[in-house]
Amino acid sequence: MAVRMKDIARDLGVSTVTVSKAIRNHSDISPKTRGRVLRRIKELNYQPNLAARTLVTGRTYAIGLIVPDLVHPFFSEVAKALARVLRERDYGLLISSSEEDPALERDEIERLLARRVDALIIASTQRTAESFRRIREEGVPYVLIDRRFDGLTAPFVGVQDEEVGELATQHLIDMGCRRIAHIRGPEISPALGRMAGWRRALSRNRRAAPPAYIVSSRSSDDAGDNGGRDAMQRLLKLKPLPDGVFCYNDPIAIGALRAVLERGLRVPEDIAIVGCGNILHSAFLRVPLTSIDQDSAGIGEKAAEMALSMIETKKPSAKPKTILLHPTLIVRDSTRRE
Amino acid sequence: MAVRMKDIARDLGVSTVTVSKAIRNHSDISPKTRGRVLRRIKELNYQPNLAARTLVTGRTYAIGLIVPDLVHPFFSEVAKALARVLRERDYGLLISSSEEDPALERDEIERLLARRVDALIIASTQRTAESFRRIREEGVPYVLIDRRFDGLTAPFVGVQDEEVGELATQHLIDMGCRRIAHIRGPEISPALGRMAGWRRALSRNRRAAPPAYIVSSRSSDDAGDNGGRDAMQRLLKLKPLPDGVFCYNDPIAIGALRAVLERGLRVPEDIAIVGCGNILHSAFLRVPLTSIDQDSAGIGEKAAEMALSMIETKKPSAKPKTILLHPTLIVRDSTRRE
DNA sequence: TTGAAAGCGGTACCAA
DNA sequence: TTGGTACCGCTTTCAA
Repeated sequence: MAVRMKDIARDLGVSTVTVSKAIRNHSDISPKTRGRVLRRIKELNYQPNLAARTLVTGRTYAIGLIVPDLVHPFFSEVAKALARVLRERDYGLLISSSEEDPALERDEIERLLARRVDALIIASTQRTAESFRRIREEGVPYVLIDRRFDGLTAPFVGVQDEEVGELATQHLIDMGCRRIAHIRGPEISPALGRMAGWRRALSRNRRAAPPAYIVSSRSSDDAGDNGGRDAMQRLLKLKPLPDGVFCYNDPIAIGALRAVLERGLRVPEDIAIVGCGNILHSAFLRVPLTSIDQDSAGIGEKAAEMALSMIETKKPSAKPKTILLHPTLIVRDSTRRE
Repeated sequence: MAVRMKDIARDLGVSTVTVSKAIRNHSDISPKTRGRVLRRIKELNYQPNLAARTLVTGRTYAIGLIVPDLVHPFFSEVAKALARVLRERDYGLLISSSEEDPALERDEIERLLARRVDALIIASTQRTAESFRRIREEGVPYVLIDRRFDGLTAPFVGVQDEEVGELATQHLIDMGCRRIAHIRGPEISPALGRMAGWRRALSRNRRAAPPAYIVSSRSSDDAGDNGGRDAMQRLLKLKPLPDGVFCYNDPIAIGALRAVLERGLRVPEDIAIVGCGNILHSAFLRVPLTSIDQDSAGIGEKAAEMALSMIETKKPSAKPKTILLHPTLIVRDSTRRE
């Protein structure tokens, strides 16, 4: 059916070993022989059989990616950047979506391990670090992205979460806000980090961070705008009213925005709002939203590079590296005061 | 390193052949033997080596997906649905993004063919049907989605494009619009179909479809809102002004919306607007946008099923099937007149 | 610099 | 119902 090494070897009157070495630039082969081999390969459009190679070398030249939700722009941007880097290095990318379900995520990990991927990259929805033990057991390199876990020293690529909160809060302060509230997210590392950053920016500026100024949004996913609206309505009952709000993410910020407008207040004049994620294009919104960009492409690139280097060096997790990228403030109308 | 069939066989005092057959539910094996084999497999958490199996059977149990842009919600929803179906059938999904670049797309096709995927699913950015010849040459089943080509009878899953245009236009007519314009997309099948639907709905209602009422948006991708704004500004120079506009997609519709509001006109009272794609949540927008839903999840599912059935039946493209799903109108404020 | 032989971990065929 | 044997296409080892 397809062309095999054997065919090339026969055509050229050499052995398959010679062909194999020529393909992989083995120093054994004379330039002349290599040239003949490569030419014939081109002519026949020969493609080595990966399965056969995998069987011998144990490497699949494929990396697995597991994300909570492929439709979320953050994760699809990560996936896109990842795919780009892997393409350059001739690796394949197997993607699966855990649908924010920890059990399904464990399933997918097993599946990808069964496929013998060379490395795994995971944006985990787990509550505990348990499932990563399995991966380590199999000796497969893995990189966590976006969310990390207490007590698990694993290779990680993400953004400086505290800096996110500081950047947003400092910006509100710079815009003249005096009472800055926070609508926080769930009990996962990015949410906790951002909240800590909010607190730090306030204390550095000798501002109060009263407990009443922190409210939780009951949902932070796609339906987060409802959660954000509820949360903002609770903030709107406080006296004195906050005049600036840092929201855990953009959907929540949108909900908050809606609540403020419904109450007859103005954004940003009465209350300024900052989101996070930078996922919503300004032209689409009633009030274009100031947000914090998390450099999702950068996260994808770094994660890919880290995974590849772990594969190459074969050093499992001697000293797990952590890469934290810096977030960027994107100023739009929701905070722009003269 | 990992457990092999040989280990199971030795433990149980049977041959590897027996184990192999037991795993695959071959009718040869006695229930008792099968039971013993399966139990031992559980105990050792044995996972068959896919590469070895692939080498013999020629099947990789992986399907390749190529999309123009993974970040576009339409394609990520397709990918998500695809992944779900394939997971149930124990297939892997290799994803790559062609970045809307025909040359890159051809590259990716070669890559995935070299990986010997069992089938390919492609939302193509090609101008011609040339590259599909290569796939057919390799005897690999493939399914096109979203965009198709004149003169190429290939398996296809998409939406009834004409129906999209008709649904949108009929809705505008039902809302009392009398002069309905269209902002069209590029020279690809969905854009042409939607335009044809617009024309058909008008003619069925004995309305005029003057050429001046069709304008092109210079971009239809993520930056489509600028293109939509430009196009709408051109429509706003016409006399009489249109009082309804069907836009090729949602980003264009958003741009059109902006142009109308900037001109001091009201939506939907002065001009009603319909988009397509249903990608923008209503709560985010200045005026929530009426749109046509394309059932992206359905497209993903059907494409997966079609690819799987082509793999199973081994019938290449005897009679290429075409599946056209029905679009759905989602009414929101941008057209809601009393 | 080249190649013969062994083997990676399974499956297919056919005989027992 | 079970299993011996050949073989899938490639890489590795070691001898020539």
